[in-house]
Amino acid sequence: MNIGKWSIDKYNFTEEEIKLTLSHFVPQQMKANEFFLKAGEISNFIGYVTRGLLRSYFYDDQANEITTGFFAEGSLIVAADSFNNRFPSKEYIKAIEDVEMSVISYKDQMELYQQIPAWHQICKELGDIKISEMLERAESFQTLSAHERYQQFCEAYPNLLQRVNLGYIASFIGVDNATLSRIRKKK
Amino acid sequence: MNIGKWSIDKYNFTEEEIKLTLSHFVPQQMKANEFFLKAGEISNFIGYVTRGLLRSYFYDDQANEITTGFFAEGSLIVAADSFNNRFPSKEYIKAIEDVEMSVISYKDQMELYQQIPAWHQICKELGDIKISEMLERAESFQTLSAHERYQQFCEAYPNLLQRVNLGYIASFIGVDNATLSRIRKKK
DNA sequence: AAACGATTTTGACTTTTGTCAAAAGATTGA
DNA sequence: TCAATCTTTTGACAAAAGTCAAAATCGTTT
Repeated sequence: MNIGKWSIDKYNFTEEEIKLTLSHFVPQQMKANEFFLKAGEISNFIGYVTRGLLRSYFYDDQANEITTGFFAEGSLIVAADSFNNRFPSKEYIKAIEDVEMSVISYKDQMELYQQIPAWHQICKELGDIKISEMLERAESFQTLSAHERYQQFCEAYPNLLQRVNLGYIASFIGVDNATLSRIRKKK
Repeated sequence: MNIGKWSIDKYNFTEEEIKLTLSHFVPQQMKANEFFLKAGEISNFIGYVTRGLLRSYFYDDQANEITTGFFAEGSLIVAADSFNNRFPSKEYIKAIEDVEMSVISYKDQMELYQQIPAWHQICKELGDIKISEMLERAESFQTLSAHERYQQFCEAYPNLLQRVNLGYIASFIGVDNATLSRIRKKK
């Protein structure tokens, strides 16, 4: 997931660099149910969420909706695969709640490589974080039962429990709706 | 996994840069069963495999050995988490067969950022590949049955089937040994 | 408040996967 | 070569998770 591991403070930005960076992020709002990205599009924006909640998902071969991530306050919204590799996204990213965020375009972001020396380092760090997150996620599927994955989810994102449909959580942790319901009943 | 998606040709290296890069990679051999990395150590090397095969694994809470990756000819050996974030590895990386490879140290690699402009780009690309791989891996756990994950493994890495213990494959795709045996029997 | 739609729970049942232990097979090294 | 060890298969059973359909619940809108 994508919550809170990123903070601008970690980088030794100069005042100059901070200004320049922020000048490329433009504030933007979305209403609930609007799309940040649709399948088929090449992802052209990174967003930094300051209020609200979004969800990423795709459809598998049997047309099941599979949730792949949640983006709450403090998260970066990125469809990494499409954004990095410049091919059409398989994923949708859609606002669950009204959202306030700052966005930067792919093109503007590319220009920062020239303008801000630290930009390389920031992007490297962001990539590293994503890698760690995905390693952990794969490991949880590899070694934990459905019940344990649910517990882990609750511990990691207690606030999301109240904010999203259980069905989204079910597919996110890779279990059937009905199974999640039963898992929750047994304490 | 870590096979074949990386090739030096993709980058617009100058002759100069290639020489400089390669001068930092030093050839090295390992015998089967030697360790490239042990749990508890901070990963200090990236290896590029030219012959042989290695495996990464860790021990879960019940002391089961969990295989997390294979590194055959053409792969980069990296313990991404430990190498990038400079903390002790949870994983072991061990040669399954005698190995020939070229390695570069963390320190030398850091210096390339200064010496070779394209190094940033290369590392970014490597990171992006790792992210895509892990996204795909998480997705396969999320949406496929054990049987399907095994089929996918066979298609993706047919050559590994003959070269590694089935037990390693079983834990890599997240199923019990006995279950994999049964999966294999049903065609 | 009633009604509609979406979400969640539940029941009855099936399928998949895990567990444990023993047997069979393969590999290795003395 | 033969024993010792490791790996894989198998059987009998148990537990986990999926399926399908119906009921219950919740939220919204009228």
